[in-house]
Amino acid sequence: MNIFVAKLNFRTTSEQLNEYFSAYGTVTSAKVIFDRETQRSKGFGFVEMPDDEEAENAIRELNESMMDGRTIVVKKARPKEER
DNA sequence: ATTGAGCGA
Repeated sequence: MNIFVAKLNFRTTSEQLNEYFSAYGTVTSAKVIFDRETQRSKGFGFVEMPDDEEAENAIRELNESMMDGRTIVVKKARPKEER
């Protein structure tokens, strides 16, 4: 399951996202999106979890939770079926 | 040097 994570602290990195979500299940991929030009964080990222129940549990537990001093937003990534 | 809704190299 792909997970969308937003409102991250600009200093938060992909590895921080990985360990943060790993506490609630297996994380196969985690990355913060950085700007192509400035190499600065865009403040959001994506996490991939193979186990759906762990993923949904992580979303509910980590959504609007405090990470690195900021309240983050965690939700399912955009379904390729929609949009 | 900066910002803060939104979906990615």
